[in-house]
Amino acid sequence: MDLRKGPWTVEEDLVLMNYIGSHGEGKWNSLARCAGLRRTGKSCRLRWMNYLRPDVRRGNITPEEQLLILELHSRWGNRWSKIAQRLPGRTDNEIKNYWRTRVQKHARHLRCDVNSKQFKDVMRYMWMPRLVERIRAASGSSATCVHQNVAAPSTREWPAEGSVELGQAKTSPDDSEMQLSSASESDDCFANRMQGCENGCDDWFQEADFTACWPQPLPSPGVCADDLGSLDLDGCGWEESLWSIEDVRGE
DNA sequence: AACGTAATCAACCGCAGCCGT
DNA sequence: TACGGCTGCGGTTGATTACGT
Repeated sequence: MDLRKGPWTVEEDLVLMNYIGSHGEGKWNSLARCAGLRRTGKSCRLRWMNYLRPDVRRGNITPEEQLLILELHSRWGNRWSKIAQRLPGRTDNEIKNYWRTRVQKHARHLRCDVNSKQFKDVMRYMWMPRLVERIRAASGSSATCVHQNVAAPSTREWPAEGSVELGQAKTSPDDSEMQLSSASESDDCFANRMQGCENGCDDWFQEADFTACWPQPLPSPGVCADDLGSLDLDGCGWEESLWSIEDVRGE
């Protein structure tokens, strides 16, 4: 049987949904055969998981979700499926796409490797506090619990096995994770730093936001790591509390 | 309006791990 | 133990859409 590739048609979607509705998911190869779909089992699974599943959330990634993605990626790296488990309704594919299109784009603009410590610091000490402010502004003080776990850390904690949840950003020690701790004076510093970076745009990730806040001229391509090593956030006291992923990761 | 470029996202591919035989 | 099939994951591609000139 010749297998179909490419975009799914409405008819194929209906066949797949109806079949799973009456037989359940799993055993994707036989499912594809029995349902009469000229698709591979992998293709059926992907279509279901990323698009047809009833609990798939569609629409823009919210600031809360953005915050969580940044946070979880800082711990787990490109473990998309694992990250997706913490964002109900979001798929690993969606998160992966988000990361590649939004986050990596800005790393490129900063001429910085997305995995470099410098870039992670920018995320943690600039973007994430800014996101927290946005969340807080949108929901009054209800984002405090998120805020407390994203602000520049002054202590490290290792809570009991748990998980990061939206609105309750606990972390767990599995995977040699770190704990982001309570808000500190560094956060105020960032709040100040972020002043003047407002552009009124919904997209917190607007390039102007952080390039304007970048404390030094951007380095030339190819010299990212070394040059950014001299990054100076002038007098915020952030260096004392600088949290290093490498410090606490056993990975 | 037409064209080129950038951004987005659905889907495919290769690989690794698991499990049954 | 070796093998094969299945599943899930992460990386990549390509089509479509949005945007700028």
